[in-house]
Amino acid sequence: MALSSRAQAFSVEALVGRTSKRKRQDPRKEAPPELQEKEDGKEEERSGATGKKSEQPSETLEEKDAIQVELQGSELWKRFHAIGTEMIITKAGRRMFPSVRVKVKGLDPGKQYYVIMDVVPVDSKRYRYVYHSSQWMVAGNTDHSCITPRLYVHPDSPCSGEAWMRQIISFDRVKLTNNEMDDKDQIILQSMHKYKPRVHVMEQDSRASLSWIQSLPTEGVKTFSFEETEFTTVTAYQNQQITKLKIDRNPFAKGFRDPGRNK
Amino acid sequence: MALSSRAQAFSVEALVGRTSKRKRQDPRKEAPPELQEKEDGKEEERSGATGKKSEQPSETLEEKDAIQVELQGSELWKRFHAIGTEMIITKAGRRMFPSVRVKVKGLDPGKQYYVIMDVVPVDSKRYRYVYHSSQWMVAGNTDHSCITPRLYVHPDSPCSGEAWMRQIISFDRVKLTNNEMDDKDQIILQSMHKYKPRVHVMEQDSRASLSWIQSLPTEGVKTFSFEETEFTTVTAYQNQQITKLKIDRNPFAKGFRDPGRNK
DNA sequence: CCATTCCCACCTAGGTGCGAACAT
DNA sequence: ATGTTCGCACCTAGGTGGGAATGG
Repeated sequence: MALSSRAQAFSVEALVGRTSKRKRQDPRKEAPPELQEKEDGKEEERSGATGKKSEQPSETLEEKDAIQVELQGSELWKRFHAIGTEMIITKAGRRMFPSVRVKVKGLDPGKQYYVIMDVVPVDSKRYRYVYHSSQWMVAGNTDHSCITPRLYVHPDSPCSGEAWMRQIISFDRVKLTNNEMDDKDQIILQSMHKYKPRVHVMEQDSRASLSWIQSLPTEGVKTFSFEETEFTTVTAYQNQQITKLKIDRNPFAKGFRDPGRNK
Repeated sequence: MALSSRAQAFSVEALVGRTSKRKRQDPRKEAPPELQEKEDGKEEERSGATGKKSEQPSETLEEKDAIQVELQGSELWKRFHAIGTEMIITKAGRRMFPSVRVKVKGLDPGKQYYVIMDVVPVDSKRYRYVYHSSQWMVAGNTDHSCITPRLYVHPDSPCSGEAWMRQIISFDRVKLTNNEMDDKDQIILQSMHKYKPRVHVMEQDSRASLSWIQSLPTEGVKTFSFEETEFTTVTAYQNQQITKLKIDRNPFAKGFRDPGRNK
C-alpha cells in the first residue's frame, strides 16, 4: 500500500470558518464532521477553489456575472483527486465522501434563489481498473446522451440571497445510486464511469410555479463545477489508497482505522 | 406504581395511513416511529380530531372557511390527556412526545402556504403536583402577557397546498426549553405551567419578503388547536402513569421497558 | 475474471428516563 | 420540601468498508 507522502495538509477548519449559530430552529444538519478532522496546521492556501462558468455562456448582457461559488474542503478533494477519486454507488443509495460544500457570493441579498446540484458524465467512456499498474483504462463506450441527470434541490431552497451567503451550503445528504428504477429521487449513475458534480444557482422564478423542478431552465441559471471533484463510480473500491484515505477521513468509517482492530 | 388498567387502545396505524412514498430526495424525516407501535386493534374511532378556529374570527367574508386541520395520533394524545399530559423541558431542548402531527384539507392546491406551530399558555396559573392525591393544584399566578410565543415554521414551508395536503405534517423535531436565553430558536416555556400547541396555516404573502417570520400577521392566518394536546411542563415527570405511558410508547425510551432490565 | 449484492461489526449522531447531586 | 441539572446506560436511526456469496 505504497502511498505518496506529500500527504501533509492545511487547517481545513481555518479556511472554512463555521456556521457558528443556527439559522433557525430547522433541525437539518450542517457542518458535516469531515471538517472536524484536525490536521497539521501549515498555512492558508486559498488557491484552486475557483469555479468555472458553465459551458453555455448564456446572457452576458442582462446580469453582471457577480455570482461566485467557492468549493469548501478543496484540500481534501485534491488529496483524493491526486489518487483518483472513487465514489461507491449502491442500489439503496450511498452518500458521497467528500461531500460537495460551497460558499456563494455575489447574490442579491433580497432576492430568492434555488441552489441545486447534479452530476454529469465527464466523457462517454467506460473504465476498468488495472490493479498491477494501479491505473484506470478505457474499457468501452457509453452513450449518456439520452438521459437527463436528476437534480438535487438543496433542501433550504428557496431561500434569500442573504441567507445563502451567510451559510456554508452543504450537499452531504445527496445519495448516489446505480438503480435506474430508483424512486427516492437519488442521483442515478452508471458504475465504472467518470462524473463531476455541478452546482447551479437559480433566481426564483415567479412566472412558473416551479414548486418542483424536473429540469433546469435554459437561462437565468449560473452553473459551477470544480476539477478536483471529478470521480469514478464503483460498486467496490478499486484503489486501496482511496480506501485508506476514505477510512482515514470519513468519521463513519472510523471502525476500520488501524490500531486495535480485532477480526 | 399502582396504575389504572384500562390501558387498552386502538390501532393508531390504521387510523393514520402512511406517507408511503417520499416526496422527493429531501432527507428530512417524516412518519415518526411512534406510529409503528402495534396495539390491540379495536375499532376506528374518528372522533375528537376537530380543529376549532382561532379566537379572533377574522374575515368571515373574503375566504370561505374551507381549510381544515385534523390531528393525527389523536388516540395516543387522548390516552395521555386522560392522565394529565406532561412534557419535559430542559435547557438543551426536549422533543415532545407525542408530537403534533396533522393532516390539512381545503387548501388551494396551486397556492403556496406556510404551516407553523407555536405553544401558548392555557391560563395564568402555576401548578404543583400533589403526589398523595395524584393531582395538579394551582400554586400561584404568572403573567405571560409580555412574551410573544416563538414560532416554529415547518421546515417544508413554503410549499404548495397540493404538497401539504398529500403528506402528514409532522412537528416531531420541535423542541421545548426552559432556557429563556435560548439561541437555537427552540420553543421557550416555563416549567409547571399549562400550555397547548397551535397550528397555523398561512398563505404565502408576496407583499413582504417574509423569508423569516418573527410574528404572525393579524389576518390571513387560520389557527387550529386541539383539547387533547394540552400539557403541563415539568423538568422531571410527576405522575408515574405518564412516565409509564411514555416509556411504553416512545421508541427512544425502549431501554426502560420492563422485562430484562438489569440495574 | 470481473463486477455486484448482501449481511455484518463498528462507527456517528442523537433521543430516552434514571438517579444522584445540586439549588432554592 | 420542592424543583432543576447533569452524567449515564440504553435505545433508535443510519452511514462505513469488509468479505462472502452471487452473477455475468
